[in-house]
Amino acid sequence: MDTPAQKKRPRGRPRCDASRTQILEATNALLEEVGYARLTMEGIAARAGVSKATLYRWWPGKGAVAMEAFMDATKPRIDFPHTDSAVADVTAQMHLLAAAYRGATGRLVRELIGLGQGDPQTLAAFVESYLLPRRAAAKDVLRRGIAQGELRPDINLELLVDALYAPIFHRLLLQHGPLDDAFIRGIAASAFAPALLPR
Amino acid sequence: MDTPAQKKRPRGRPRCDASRTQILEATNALLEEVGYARLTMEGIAARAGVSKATLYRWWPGKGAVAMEAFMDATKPRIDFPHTDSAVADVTAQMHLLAAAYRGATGRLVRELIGLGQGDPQTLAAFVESYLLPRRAAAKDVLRRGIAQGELRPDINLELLVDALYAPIFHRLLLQHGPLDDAFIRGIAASAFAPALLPR
Amino acid sequence: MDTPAQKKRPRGRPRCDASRTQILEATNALLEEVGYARLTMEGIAARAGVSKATLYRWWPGKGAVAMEAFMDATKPRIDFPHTDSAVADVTAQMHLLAAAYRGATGRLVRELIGLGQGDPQTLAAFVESYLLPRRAAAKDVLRRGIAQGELRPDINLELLVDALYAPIFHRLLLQHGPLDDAFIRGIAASAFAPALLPR
Amino acid sequence: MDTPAQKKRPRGRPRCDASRTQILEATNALLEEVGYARLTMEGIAARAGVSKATLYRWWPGKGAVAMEAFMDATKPRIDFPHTDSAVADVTAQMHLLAAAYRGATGRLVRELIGLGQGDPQTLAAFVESYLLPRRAAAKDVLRRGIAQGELRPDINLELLVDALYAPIFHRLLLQHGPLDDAFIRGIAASAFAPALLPR
DNA sequence: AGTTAATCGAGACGGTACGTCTTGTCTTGAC
DNA sequence: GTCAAGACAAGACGTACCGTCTCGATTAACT
Repeated sequence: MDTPAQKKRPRGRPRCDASRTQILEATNALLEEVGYARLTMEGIAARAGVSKATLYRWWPGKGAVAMEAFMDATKPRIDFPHTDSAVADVTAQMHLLAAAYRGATGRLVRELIGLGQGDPQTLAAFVESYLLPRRAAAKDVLRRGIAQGELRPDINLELLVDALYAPIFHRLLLQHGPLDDAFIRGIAASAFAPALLPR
Repeated sequence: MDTPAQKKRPRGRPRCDASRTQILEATNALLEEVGYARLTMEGIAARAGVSKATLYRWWPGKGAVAMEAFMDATKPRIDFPHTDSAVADVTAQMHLLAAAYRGATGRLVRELIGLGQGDPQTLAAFVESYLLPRRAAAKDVLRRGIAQGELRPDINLELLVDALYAPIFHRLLLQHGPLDDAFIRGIAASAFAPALLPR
Repeated sequence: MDTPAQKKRPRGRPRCDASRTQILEATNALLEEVGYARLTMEGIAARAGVSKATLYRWWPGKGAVAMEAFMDATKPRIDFPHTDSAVADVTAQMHLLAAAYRGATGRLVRELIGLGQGDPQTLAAFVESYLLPRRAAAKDVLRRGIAQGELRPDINLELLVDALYAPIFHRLLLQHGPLDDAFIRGIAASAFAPALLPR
Repeated sequence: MDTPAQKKRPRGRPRCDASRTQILEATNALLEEVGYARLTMEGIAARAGVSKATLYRWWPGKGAVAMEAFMDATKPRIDFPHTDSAVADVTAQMHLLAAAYRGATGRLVRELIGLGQGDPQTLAAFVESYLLPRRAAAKDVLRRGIAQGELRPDINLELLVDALYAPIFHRLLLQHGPLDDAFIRGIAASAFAPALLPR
């Protein structure tokens, strides 16, 4: 029995996978070193030992390369702890997130979101590949909390996730206050307050 | 006897005020037309009938011009209604803000914040001149609510303002959901819930 | 019994002769349309439905392809009339040549010679395949003139051919004057003058 | 009394004349070293310490720069000897010209004419600035020959100049024979033959 | 009234990156 | 062994802005 959806190899020379890897690695290195604002396509090409034509063949501009490079480097880590309290799990993850956002990751996320404000496709890519999977994971944990009788069953999950994470992004992007543990504790407490069931 | 701190008019030709006005108007027009990303200093100079040297004499770069132009156009409007319920007043203003952010103002705010992610001075200017005055006004209204016995006196005002406004900025910047009235009602309800006193 | 020196058919797929024809036709069409300057190997390949590798397998560069295409299209026509006056025959052919050089052929010849100025192989190919055969044909006619007692037997043929044809190329390439019939009559008269025998 | 046609200085920063000089010098040096075919605008800019924008502000392309540089370097030399025989003077200059064309000047002239075959403006510039002045000088000498009774007064000067110089350009450009003294003697003799008056 | 100095417009300049284009090589599977 | 398809490195192309600069012209307060 044949594989029904067998891969139809296209005609010409196949895409050189080493190039892709080298480009994304070079981009990540440069993002680390100089940030997005001073990232250039020429710099990426030179660092990766790749011609500019190859860059432009596969990505429309530096926004797209940066986004894919960031996604490539950030892919595997959506890590919620798993104890018997969903509220504690989400709160712990919020602390981890804030810690990450205080460092190099924070600068990158800020710059990518900033970049997205002038480039709808980049923003869409960021939301699709980064934000929504994390929100989905959070909602899964919260649904567990509902099933366990920890949270009210009639809460609006979407709204609760916004209430929990929006303040973190707000402070990350506006820098009008610290992203410290006290702040996280405060927003977790006030966001969870109307959703908690007495036990 | 002379006034000791009298304004010492400098020697040469005074700054041409018409230029400033024309520059800010041209910048606002261009921001409306092409957005921040495609705004250029050369474009502003040409549109305002002004030389680039004049631009660079008074502003360090296009970020600063854009920010000042935006501030100039947005200056007068911080308008909280004033009824006998502070909660109702803040909620009403949130609806107004969301409405503004669904239009041209929203695009500008998005782009300016985006721009700020790669340019600390611009971000600081935005926070100082735009965000903080609005937060202060909101806190004033909320303090009135405390004084009137509508809100608990032990709430953390800073945190409450974040809880109220962060979700609006979050959806404005990430575009992962609508900024509609239902959303505003939801976040107002959940953010105010733990702060309300029974009457 | 086998033929001892039989043609050893090479192992693989034989050269596709259709390709060669299509390539030369495509090249001629493009030369007609856009001229040599804007002729590209990619354009030829696309038009001929042929891969670039095939082009580079058989020709070293676009100069060579263009030259061969031109030769292919121009091959058969070296046509001197044949009357009983060699002088009249050569003069008539000069008029025909000038007429051709006033049209599309002239543009091609100009561009090919121009191209040859930066590419010795191309120039050599042009001289070998185009110029020398025509000069040889002219010299044959002139030798007939000598044999018939129309021209002096001690003339330097090489020099006479130069005197007859160089002014045509000169005006073709420098465009400092018209290539019209009066001009041809003039140079024929002055070039033949010292070579004619009184009859 | 004022100068009626006083020079109206244009408004902005005046053109930097050092740039022009450096560009032309760099171009001449590069033409000497690598020839026209491998001359690049980027190379000129780098060598002259000038930005590419400046190059493109004043010249439309590398052809124009090369032409102007060549003219700048070749400007002053139109040198006909002046004896009491116009024929001898022209012949002597033809020998000098052939000598120059056997060297570096010849390569440049070949490449510039070649370049002109695909670029009408460049060719026009060459003809106007190089060819025509030299032809005019030759015609002046020939007119002297007529006035002195050395040449027939009814000759067509334009045609005679073509007959004298076309073969030189022909051999320069087609390289089908040597540009040596014997050749020059031959064409001078045959071109002057029908124009000489018996003394 | 003449001097002085800051400001203005215009626009040339060195610099940098852009995104496109062409060249000539290479790789793969089909024939 | 040759073909079509097409990815690849290299590098020049011409354009667009950047931020700086050099002019002459303008405009007031201070001589």
